[in-house]
Amino acid sequence: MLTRKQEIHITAARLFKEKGYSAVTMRDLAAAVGIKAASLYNHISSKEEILNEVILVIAHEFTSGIEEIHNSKKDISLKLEAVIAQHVRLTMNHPYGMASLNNDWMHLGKGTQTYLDLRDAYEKYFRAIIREGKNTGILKEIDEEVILFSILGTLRNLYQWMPKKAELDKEELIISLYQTLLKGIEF
Amino acid sequence: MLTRKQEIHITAARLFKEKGYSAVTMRDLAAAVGIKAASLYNHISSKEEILNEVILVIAHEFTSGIEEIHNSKKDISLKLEAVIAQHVRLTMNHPYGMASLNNDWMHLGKGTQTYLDLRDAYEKYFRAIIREGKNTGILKEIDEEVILFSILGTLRNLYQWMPKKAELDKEELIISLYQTLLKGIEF
DNA sequence: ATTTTTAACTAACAAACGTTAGTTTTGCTT
DNA sequence: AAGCAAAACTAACGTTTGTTAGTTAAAAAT
Repeated sequence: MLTRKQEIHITAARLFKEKGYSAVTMRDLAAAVGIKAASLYNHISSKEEILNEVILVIAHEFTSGIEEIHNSKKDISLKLEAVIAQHVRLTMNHPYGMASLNNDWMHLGKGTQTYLDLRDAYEKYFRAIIREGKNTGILKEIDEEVILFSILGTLRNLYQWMPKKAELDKEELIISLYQTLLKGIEF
Repeated sequence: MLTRKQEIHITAARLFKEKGYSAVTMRDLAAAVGIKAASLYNHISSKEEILNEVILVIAHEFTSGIEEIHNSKKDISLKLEAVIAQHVRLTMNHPYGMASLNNDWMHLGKGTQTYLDLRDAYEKYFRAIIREGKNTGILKEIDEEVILFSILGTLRNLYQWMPKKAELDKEELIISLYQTLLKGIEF
């Protein structure tokens, strides 16, 4: 069962995805939940707090997840597959919040630095995996930043098109993405 | 030399990238230009009109560009390279506007449908190129949508990291992206 | 059954919003 | 130097914003 607070968070995330954080008013959110704007404050303490919960919960999952992958004993290909798989899984679990994570983090206020630290840490782990792959001769000698942001660019946009392809199986998608991103699309 | 109107458009695009369209006030924009908010209206007729100019100019360039590539007689690999090159070029020419194009199109008002039509047309041409590549045996048999949004995801995020890597040469970047997206990163 | 707590409500606030009206200054043309 | 158009200004407008205060109804605990 969903508490009212959770319902507010989920509804807010959905509206934030549709119009962006700044364009969603507390009256919009209240109407979507079925109550008056002032009643929201029996459950939350500010609009900004909602955004903080929506974004930072996901950001923590991402960073602690890739840290674990980085520290594991898998070989590089499996680590990269695990990163892709985590991205697909988290995008399925947070279909709305991913939009805020990508586009509205600058409105976190006090929490902005926390988000940026988590994002930097995530990218640091990702770079380390790529470097390990190049050092062990598994990955090609392509510019590290190009590799990083090619993969990350694709993964960070998943939330925009994954929901539209509901028939696509999760495991199939992971394999397709792995093939595409690691092995390329050209024969 | 830059007209005041152009200066307003460019400054607006920069602010829109930093905080999003809805969070930028006409007073913010005016201050960044060095005048008072009311004075903006000697040059533009509304906030929404600014967004329309910023976004639709770029959207038209993208769609007419890929249409030309699609209709050309190049073979598929060169067509895909041309699509990548166009994306890099337009991102360099519109370093700020690309953010609005990706994140703020839903605030275009009357112009929203025009944008969506242009975007749909763009993706249609892209799908046609991919299909042609698979039919001629040049591209692997990977799900069309995965190929489309893998490449597009990477390209649509260029604006976020390209400006930070100013030392990266444009032609080098195009080659790196082509290698990464078409041939993969794994040996 | 009575008290206490939870969660809804109405009403209103002060601040900020996009925009308009009317006026003054600037800078070019004659 | 005079006249004019372009572009700045001040002041204010009606709305909308996030949020608070105070009240009431329902639900839970005693």
